[in-house]
Amino acid sequence: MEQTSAIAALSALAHPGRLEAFRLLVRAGAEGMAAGDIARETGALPNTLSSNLNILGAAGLVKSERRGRSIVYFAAYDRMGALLAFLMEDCCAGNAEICAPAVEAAGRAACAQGTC
Amino acid sequence: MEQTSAIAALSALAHPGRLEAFRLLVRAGAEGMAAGDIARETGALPNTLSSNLNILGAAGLVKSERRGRSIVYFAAYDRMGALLAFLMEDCCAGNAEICAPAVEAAGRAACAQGTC
DNA sequence: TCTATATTTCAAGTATTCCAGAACTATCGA
DNA sequence: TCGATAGTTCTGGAATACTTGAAATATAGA
Repeated sequence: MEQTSAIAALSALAHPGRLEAFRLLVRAGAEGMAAGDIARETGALPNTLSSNLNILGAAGLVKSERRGRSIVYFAAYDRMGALLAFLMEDCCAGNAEICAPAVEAAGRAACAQGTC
Repeated sequence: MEQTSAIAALSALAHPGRLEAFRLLVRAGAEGMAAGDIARETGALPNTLSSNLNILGAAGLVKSERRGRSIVYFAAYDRMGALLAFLMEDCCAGNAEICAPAVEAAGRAACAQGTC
């Protein structure tokens, strides 16, 4: 991932409503979540949410698919993984101590879901 | 790390000049880097850089210390580690596949510096 | 076809960010 | 003390982001 994409992803996530929506989508997993459900869950107005989902989409962090009347959104795992990798490569390059807590967190998360 | 601090850190990094400055500081390690050197290296005007370093500082990502006429800046490893941990915990919670590339990147970085 | 539902797009106003110039502060050395 | 060096703070204007109301689009079902 190049700097430009990383910055787009970082600034997409640097917003309370968008970060919350993205988190919901990550937790929703492969089933995704309809725009309306996200709006209900986060308390955002539908048009505000729509524009924020658009920004997340432009940054490559979410994908979407129409299903009947709803449009279902999904977190783009590959892109989020790439962003994290960018930050780790970039920032851990000289200093393993930055990575350590992150790797531990990843380990804990893996344990929480039983894959460790 | 709570959402508010994470968002401050994310938006501090979501800027080409600031991301570049922060990278320099991470690579500079414990010796840090004087503001003027950062400005020279990145081509930023001193006042612009100063305000950007201020933003990074407010987000907790850099610290500083006067040394003679210079002010030397350091990357705050603990904070960057906490940010990465926040993103990993948050986003890997349901999905190990997001973490995998990041952990690999951490591994590669560790190898690159000979600590693996 | 008509109506209701789900969501997006458009437009406009406010707020915030970003940058560059100018002025200010702190430190060092002569 | 004076001048030079290193950075910061202040200021204003341009650009960008954010939110909301209103209108438009797409789909499903009667």
